[in-house]
Amino acid sequence: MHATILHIDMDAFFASVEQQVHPALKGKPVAVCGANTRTVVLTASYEARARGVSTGMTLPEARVRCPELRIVRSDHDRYTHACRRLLAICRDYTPDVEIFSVDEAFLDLTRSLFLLGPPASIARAIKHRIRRELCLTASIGIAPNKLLAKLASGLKKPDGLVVIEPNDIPALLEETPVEDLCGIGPALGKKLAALGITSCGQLGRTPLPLLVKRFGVLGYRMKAMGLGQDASPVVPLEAEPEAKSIGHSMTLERNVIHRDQLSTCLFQLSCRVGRRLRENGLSGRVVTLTLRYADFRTFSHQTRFKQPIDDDLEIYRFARRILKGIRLGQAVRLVGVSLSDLVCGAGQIPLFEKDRQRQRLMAAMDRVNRRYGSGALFWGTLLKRDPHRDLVSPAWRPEGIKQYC
DNA sequence: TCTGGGGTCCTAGGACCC
DNA sequence: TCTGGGGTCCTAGGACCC
Repeated sequence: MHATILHIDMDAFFASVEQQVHPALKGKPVAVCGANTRTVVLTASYEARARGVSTGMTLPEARVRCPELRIVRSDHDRYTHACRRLLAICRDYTPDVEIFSVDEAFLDLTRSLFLLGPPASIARAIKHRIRRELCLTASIGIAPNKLLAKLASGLKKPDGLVVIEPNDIPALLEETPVEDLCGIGPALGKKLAALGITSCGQLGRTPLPLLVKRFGVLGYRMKAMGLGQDASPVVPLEAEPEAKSIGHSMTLERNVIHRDQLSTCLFQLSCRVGRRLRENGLSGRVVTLTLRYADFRTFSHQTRFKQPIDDDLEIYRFARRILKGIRLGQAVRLVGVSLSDLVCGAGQIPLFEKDRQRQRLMAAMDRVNRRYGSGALFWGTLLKRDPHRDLVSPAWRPEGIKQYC
């Protein structure tokens, strides 16, 4: 017996949520963007897509394509709230629910079928509830594995329902471009095209040794993908592995030439990272600083230390030390700070009373921010910061989604 | 007023040790 | 007085996802 996997993909999620909250936007071309002036389109409503607006487009370009475009700032809380409600609906059908991103979920129905009936009727029931309870539409794909379920949900957007039966698989793959598969992006698509491989059918027939020679271990996975095979399990939230890294980055309002101009920004990023570490009871042993130049070349430098840290000022100190060692080649447009090699538990207990005091202070600040909202309390140094900064939270994937469940 | 921000995994090269 | 090879760790970069 094969598995039955269902994939839910919310239609134009951010834009649809905004249209639902602001009825005046219904039926209008809407683009949801970040708060920064250098933002891009995060999600376009179907009305906007029909006029050529798409994800990743800059605002000026989107406006040229669609002068009547309504631009809305993304509202992180709204989307994570909707995501939590979606999760609750899914869990009425199976405990095996994987939140793949803020607007996508996999359900393993294999064990639920004998209770709930045929998969297509389960899918219709879920769509009905999403429409009734969230006033949103979703596209659903059902297939014997995650790879094909995700492919299926994308075949009839919006508001679609596609079931791939095992017998349909070969014919479907024959006409599916390789880049439609989750895992094959533009770069791999181009490399495959250079080998004369453009459809999944062709990929499935390509000899394994050739793929392994060209792509290494990825070749095994690609061969399986071409055959429509995928053994990866649906991983429920409670079984999700611990995070490997926690980081933040920001594109500056204007490019910066001098190192010193990056300090405030670096400190702010360090504080956000530190706070999330402490919220999750983690500390880390590697600090990575990422810079992106005006010409979009991006590079990173990291430093490792013996004792894990979770302290804003220590993270900042290490990040600054890395920055100090870099000779800036040109103006910088993006800065990022991230901590990895994470371990459970707080950082070390400081040796000096002054540092212990700071630790207590930070714990108190965390409590205030938890109670009154992020940004309620921050280090005085950040008073100089750009006032817009704390408003920026256009995260694709809701940070710390686990905390909501 | 060109090009966001959050992650994961894999690879390749060099250092270092035995 | 020419030169080995395996294993592991570290670092940087690139590909992918949303």
